Amino acid sequence: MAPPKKTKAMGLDYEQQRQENIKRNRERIASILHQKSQLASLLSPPKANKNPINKRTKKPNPPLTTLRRSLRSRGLPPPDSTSTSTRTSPSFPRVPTGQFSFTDAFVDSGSYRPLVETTCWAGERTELRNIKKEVDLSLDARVELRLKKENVRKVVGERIMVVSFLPVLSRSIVISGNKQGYLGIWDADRNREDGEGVSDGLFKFFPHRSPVSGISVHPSSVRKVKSFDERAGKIIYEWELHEQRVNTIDFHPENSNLIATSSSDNFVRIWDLRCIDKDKPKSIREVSHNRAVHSAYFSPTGNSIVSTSLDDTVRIQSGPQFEYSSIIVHNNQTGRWLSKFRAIWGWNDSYMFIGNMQRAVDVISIEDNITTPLRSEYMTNIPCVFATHPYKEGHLACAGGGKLYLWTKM
DNA sequence: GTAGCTCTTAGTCGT
DNA sequence: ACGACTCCAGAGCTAC
Repeated sequence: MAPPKKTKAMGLDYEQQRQENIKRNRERIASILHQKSQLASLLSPPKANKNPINKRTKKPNPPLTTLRRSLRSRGLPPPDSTSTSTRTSPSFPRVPTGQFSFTDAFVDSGSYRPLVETTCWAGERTELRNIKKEVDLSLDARVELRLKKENVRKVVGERIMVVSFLPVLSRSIVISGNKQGYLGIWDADRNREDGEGVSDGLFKFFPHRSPVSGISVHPSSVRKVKSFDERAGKIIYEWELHEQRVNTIDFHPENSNLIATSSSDNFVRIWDLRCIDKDKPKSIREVSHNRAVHSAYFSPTGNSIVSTSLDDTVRIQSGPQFEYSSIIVHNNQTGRWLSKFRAIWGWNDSYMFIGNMQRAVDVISIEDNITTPLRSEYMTNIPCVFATHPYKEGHLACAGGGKLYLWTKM
């Protein structure tokens, strides 16, 4: 999106023009995000009878959908309070039903107003500055990242499934979603600033009754945690791109026609959305692993793709047509109670982050394929899920169990 | 082809 | 400190 032209005289015309630009850009982003969410929901659930995961249908347990969603989002009533499972404590907060506000889902005592004020102020500053990522190519993540004691925070009870940063320039605000459906929003800067009162930088919400599988934030309005374009209320495309479950879908950062999919059928496939045949989809590139692939992500420039598989490898595809392959051996056996490892890119194309079963963060350098573990005495969990701050290079969030860890540049 | 069993494994909570 | 519990993870294998 084009930044507004800089003029010394910030007159009314300029302000109107700026507001129109913002509005137009928001509509475009909403449209793109909506397409993305539609694709995710279309591609993820394979036909139940073909999916080995869903074979045990004779069990007396209630039938499970292949894609787990909250009862509320499925339009179903909340579970009866008398039928809660044994692990549910008497103090388990009540889940708001029907249409509810963020206030209804807030489960801490006190108020989340400090969070709103912070995100308003910082979000507007971020928006006004029309930020470009300030990437310092000299950062060596293998030696320059540190975990400070105050940057460790227990945010929720059960294990965190997904973490994300709020796209705010000046602060590190981490959102985490856990297995029970909690959202823990941690303003690590507030934690350091005052560390007092009810907030203490942590704000807990309970909007879902099932695991949180994804968090997306409106890029130009940080106070929304999702986006939906109501104008396009229909399914645009429907393809069967893999034999088994699709684990991730990632858009090329520069060319939104290109997507990379990873699947439990052992394949990574790269697709050009402009030329996918409905009956016989043909990918522009196919990468084969020996076991299920749990992620495939484009690098920040879009020139490479990293995939993570249960065959204990991390594979990098690069080159003009992603034809060059590089394989790094990495232990990805997380067992039953941990989320599957997924390598994510750092702030440039030269390195990646992935969990390590010895309670460390592995940094994999692309140049020499050397894996360097980042360790800390404060790291008491195995980090499974990661997020990089979109603006602050060197700010890396990871989660293990119900704890969040914020690594920062020295 | 598919139903069903086995095995892997960390974190939390209660005692 | 220790043990029970998680049971909606998912791959691999066997039996039918």
